Order: sequence, then C-alpha cells, then structure tokens
Amino acid sequence: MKEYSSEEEFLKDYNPKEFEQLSMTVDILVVSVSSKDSSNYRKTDKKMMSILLAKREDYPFKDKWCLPGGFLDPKTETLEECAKKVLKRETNLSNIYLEQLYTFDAIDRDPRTRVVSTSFVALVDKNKLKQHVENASWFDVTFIEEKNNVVDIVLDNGNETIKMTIKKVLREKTTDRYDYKTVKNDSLAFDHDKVILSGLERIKNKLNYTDIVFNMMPEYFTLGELQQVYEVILNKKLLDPAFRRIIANKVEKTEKMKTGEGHRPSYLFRYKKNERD
Amino acid sequence: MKEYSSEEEFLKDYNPKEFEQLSMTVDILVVSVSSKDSSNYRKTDKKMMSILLAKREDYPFKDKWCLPGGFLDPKTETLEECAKKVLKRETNLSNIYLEQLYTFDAIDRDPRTRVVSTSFVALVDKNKLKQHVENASWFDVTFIEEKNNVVDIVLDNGNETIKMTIKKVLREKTTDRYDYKTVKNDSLAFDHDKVILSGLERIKNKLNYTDIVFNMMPEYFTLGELQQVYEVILNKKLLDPAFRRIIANKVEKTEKMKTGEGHRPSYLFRYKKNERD
DNA sequence: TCAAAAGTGTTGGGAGTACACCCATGA
DNA sequence: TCATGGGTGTACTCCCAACACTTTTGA
Repeated sequence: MKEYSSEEEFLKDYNPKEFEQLSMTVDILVVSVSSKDSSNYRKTDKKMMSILLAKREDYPFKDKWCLPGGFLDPKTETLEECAKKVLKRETNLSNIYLEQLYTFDAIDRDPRTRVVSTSFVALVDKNKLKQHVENASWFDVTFIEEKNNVVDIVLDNGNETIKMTIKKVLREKTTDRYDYKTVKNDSLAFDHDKVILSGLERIKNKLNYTDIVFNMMPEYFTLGELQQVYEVILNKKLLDPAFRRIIANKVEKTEKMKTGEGHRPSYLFRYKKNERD
Repeated sequence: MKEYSSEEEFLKDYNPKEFEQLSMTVDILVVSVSSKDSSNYRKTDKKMMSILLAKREDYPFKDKWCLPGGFLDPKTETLEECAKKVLKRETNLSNIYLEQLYTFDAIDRDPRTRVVSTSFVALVDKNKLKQHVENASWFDVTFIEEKNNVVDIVLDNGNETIKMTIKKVLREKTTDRYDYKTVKNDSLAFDHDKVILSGLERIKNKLNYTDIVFNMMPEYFTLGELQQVYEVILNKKLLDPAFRRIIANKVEKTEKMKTGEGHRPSYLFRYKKNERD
C-alpha cells in the first residue's frame, strides 16, 4: 500500500471521481395514532396506527405514493439533519422523536442513479399537527401477519386503499433478522413497502422495553386510551389489570377527569417525567 | 413540482452532479472469542472477546488502527456485498454471520471527502481462520461500564494496548438510544470507537433472545465453554444450573467427551440444527 | 335500568435465582 | 488425595396471565 507523507501529496493522488454517481436519500416512516369515530355513543373510538405518505408527481414514480424523503446534501448536512429538515417540511414540527432504522440499498432501487437510502422512524402526536401539506395524506394501517411469515399490510386514507404483501425470510437460523421479499406492491414507490414493514416491527418490539408510545400520545390521556394504543400496535387484546400494573410506574394520575362518554368517567394520566430507576 | 412524461425528458433534466462528492464506505466489526492459556493445569482457559483491527499506512491515518473496511463501488455492489468482499479479503472466509449495525455519517468523519459509512457486525469462529492477513491483528477486548454511563474499552493484541473512553448520552427519555461522545481515543481512526461500542452492545443484547453465540463457537463444545462465552459477553457470572436449563433446548448432547483436563470429563454438545418452535 | 368502560383484588403457574449436593478426573 | 469443573435436584421468589368482582356514568 502506498504511503503518503503529507496531506497535499495525498490529496493529489486521491481520486473521488472514481466513486461519484452515488446519491443518498433519507426516507421517513412517520407514525401516529388516529381514532375512528364509533357509531355507538357508549363505545370508545377505535384506535388505528397511521402513517404519512406523499404523492409523487415526477416521472419515474408518477401516481405512486411514497414515504416523505429527500436527497442528502453531502456538503452541508448529516443524514439526521436531513431527516429533520424533511420532517419540518412535511409536518411543520421540529421536536419529533426520530430514530435511524436501516440503510436500504438495492442497486436498482432508483432508475435514475445509484441511490442508497437511510430510513428513519418518526413518532408524532397527530393532535399537534396544525396543517396538512399538499400531496401528503395520512393512511390508517392494518397489519395482518399470517403463520407462514407472509405479511399483508393495508393502508387506507379514506379515498384510496393500498395493499401490499411481503414475505419474511429468516436470514440465518441463529438470528432474528429477516430478508423482506415483496410479493405484491403496486402503489408504493421504491422499496418503501419494506421500510414500512421494518419500521412497524421496530415500533412493536420497542413498545415492550421503552417508553416510545408516549411520543404518540397527547399530554393527558386515560389508561384505556393508552391501552388501546398498545393493543393496536401489538395487535392483540391485553388484560386490564395486567396492563395497569405494567405501566403504573410510567404514568402519574392527575386531577382531571374525562367525562361525557356514556360510562364511568376516567382519570386522565400523564407520562411521568422525572422517573429514575 | 415539474412533471415528466418520458424517461428521456426526465433524465435530461436530472442532474446528479449536484450531489456528487459523496462516497460510502463499509466498516466491519469482526468479533470472535479467544482463549487465554491458564497457568494452572486444572483451570480452564480464560475466554475473551476479540475483534479484528487493521493498521492504516496511508496518510491521514498513518499508524492508526481501524476496522476492516472499504469504499463502496456504487456501480457494481450493494453495501452487504461490499462487506462480504472485505470479509473475504481479511479473513478468507465466506460463510460468516453478518448483520448491518448502523450508518454513521458525521460530516467531518473523513478529511478527504464527505463519507457516509454503514457499519456491520460479523461473528466468526476463530478456529476456522487459517491465515492472518498482513497488517491485521486480533485484539482482546476488555469492557468496563461505569455507573455514570462512561464506558472504558481496552484492546490488547499482545504487543500493543489501545484504550478509549466513550460517554453514552441518552437521546430521549422515552427510548434506549444513546449518543456516543468520544472522551478519549488516540489510536483508532475515524469514529471506529463508536462502531465498536455499538457493535459490542448489539451482541450483548442479542445474546439473550437469539442464537448468535453459536456463530462464534466451534462445532463441538462443552457447556462450560459455552457458559464462559456468555459470561464474558454479558460481563457477569452465571449460575450453572440456570444456564444449563436455559440453553438446554438449543443444544444437543453428542457421544464425544472432552478429557485430559484435570477434572471430570465433559460431554461435547452441538448446536441443535433442526429446532422448530 | 343497563351497557360500557373504569378500576381493584386474588389466585396459580412458569421462569429465573439461589443453593446444596454428588461425580469423575489427573497430577 | 484433592482441587477443579461437570452435572443434577429442589426450594423459593417474583412476575404476569386469568378471572372475578365492584363502581360510575349517560342516555
């Protein structure tokens, strides 16, 4: 290997042109929780997970939906800064929970040039959103995992229903990592179906050992509402007493009550800010 | 947003030059387990985690150690293919456990140009390695986590000792994600200290809910050896009966025995290949 | 009055913790 | 013989699942 004794000498020899034609993008899975109004005045609203999609108008993906994203400007920003910029543009919010998910990079991912994309998961409280950006829309998520590791995801924004099917193939017997194979996906651009699936699974896993739910909750909430969010993300019914015990030390009861619901009113709780353990 | 009606029109307008000057690299944390010979003939060899480092001879990082890695060729390979190529070069092995870790991208990471680096963790059984590549060396890892979230990592290859100190700062109260701040690091290039820390933590976490250990084990091993590997990775002593119960359904007893150790001989076990649960 | 959700107590089983104990070996 | 690790049984604790039960409300 050649040795260099000074910076000038090194830079003269170093040829980044060799590696040009590479772009990076950032894709963000913005997740929130929405409520479907119930017809029965007694029943509580049904909770749904929802994600934000934007419509592409430019050529290669005309009329396809895709995750909010954008190209990285290598001269000025980090991937995370780029993601925050995109989030600000799409939601007009700055203080959003953001976590790097995975870097996807199939060679033929983008027909224009070689693109490597780092995906992020963002969790937001929909109530804080003031405005909708044009061309963007919230889709309710229905997640059906069948026994043979085939996952159906249905997205619905009221006007349009998007269906996709992905097969999960365990990469190695020794691990929990899956390769995602798209079985059916007509409406989402790029590999965004895979980003959605891996992001949703990440949230589901993290629900049990972190407090990330509270990023999707308003400041005050009833335990029933919180439980519903858990239930819709985990996709299973939880038992009330068990649930209350588990989250007891994460929340604090306030003096406020939620009334007018056709049944016994409930105390409003709040995320316990000053916990130390 | 401008609309395009054909691919030609689109490509004419699309200008990737705007985003050039971006390179990607792959860095791999290759982890294995080594044994330190014991002086006492009765005692079993002490197990250590060890990682592979390579010496840089080129200018900006002369005399620094760094993780095996290389530039991505955007025209021909995916990140994972690139990682496998590097692994083949450094270890001459092809069937290695490989898992994407995280994408690091501080703007000033590399003084030459903007570089985004996706890191991987690879687990190998050192016994399978036939040859050492020049300029590469295995370092035993000592990992000391103090109460105030400051981590000391000491690497030792017999000739040289590398010390580094990193502070972990929780990114958000609601999550388990940390920002890593380098407190002290004189001998490792780039941000490889952070890659090492996050990789080691990843392995530690996954030990409990996956079977990744077996990627670092030879085909036949005693339960005592396996337990030692768990103990060195988790950095705590485990109780024999508990350990045996927990891993009982992951391994199968063979007819082979390990003798000549100055104590009761032990059965050799093997990873149970055909488990279904 | 009553359906619906809020909220609490009690019990049982399964998993992990701790410890006690015996076995087999080679120098 | 004995230090050392191999290997097994058992009792105890704690968490969580499951269920039973009471409370409170608005139409």
